[in-house]
Amino acid sequence: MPGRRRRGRGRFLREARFLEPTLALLLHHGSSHGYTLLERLHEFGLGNLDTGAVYRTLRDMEQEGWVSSAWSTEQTQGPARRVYSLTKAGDQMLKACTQDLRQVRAQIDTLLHAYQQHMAKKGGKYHEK
Amino acid sequence: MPGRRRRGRGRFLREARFLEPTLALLLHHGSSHGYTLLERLHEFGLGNLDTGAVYRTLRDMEQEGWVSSAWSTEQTQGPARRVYSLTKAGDQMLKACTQDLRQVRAQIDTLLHAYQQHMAKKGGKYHEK
DNA sequence: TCTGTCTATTGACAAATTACAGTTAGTATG
DNA sequence: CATACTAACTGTAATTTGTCAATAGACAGA
Repeated sequence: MPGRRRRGRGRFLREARFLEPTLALLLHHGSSHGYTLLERLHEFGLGNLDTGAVYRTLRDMEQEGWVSSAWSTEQTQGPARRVYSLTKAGDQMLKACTQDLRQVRAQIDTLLHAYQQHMAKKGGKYHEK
Repeated sequence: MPGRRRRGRGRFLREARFLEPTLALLLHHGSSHGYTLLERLHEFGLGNLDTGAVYRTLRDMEQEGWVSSAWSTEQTQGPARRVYSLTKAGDQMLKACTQDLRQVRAQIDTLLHAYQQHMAKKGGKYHEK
């Protein structure tokens, strides 16, 4: 019986929705591989996300043609790295993403404004029952 | 095989994530029933969402104790209405939501700033390949 | 009365997503 | 060799979402 249960700890917008644009932005700066991208995501508030999810997203993005990848020839302190680069299509999708994000921000602002205005008028009271 | 497929029409944050706080805000103004709530959601940019989703969310919120409901005794121009009211817990969760939303907005800003700064410096070029 | 058209709410199911928990491997260190 | 860190990848149950359709009362007009 698929679930009507609770979502995770009060986050109302999923981090994953930021993942693709953020990865694209990081790759806009230069090619990189999953493991470092994973670390740099922290800079954008994308902490503690599942590593599996990130690698999967990267491959999804490759399927979309937004990034391309190749095994690195360099020596590493571990197993071989798969290096990702942004493609032209990825550059364009990033641009489109920023438009979307602007819209989302506007929507958040609308809601927040409405809340504050209402609070100011009613002094925090609400019509219970 | 559950999906690694593509998401819907370029929205990167689901409308549903705004649904709960928005409904709570509307109910903060006063008790109401699904059908009118559905209409008023347009004011917040939550257009064209499925009625099923809204009613479902309302019932979910009731399970959480954020709203309570009762069948209306009033005459309607149709079948009986289930009238929802915000509870104290709902009021608090709305407050918490606004905090979350502020954080999300900050995250969007971070991303957008980083993008613009990088664009200004590199003139829109990115490190392909 | 039959039909259509609003008003209202609910149900069911396919598809997408998440969270966890692995698995495989190379390199370095004590 | 045991341990730890780097690195990438896989499997899957439990959830969440998207979509469509079903049900049903009230009311107006032919």
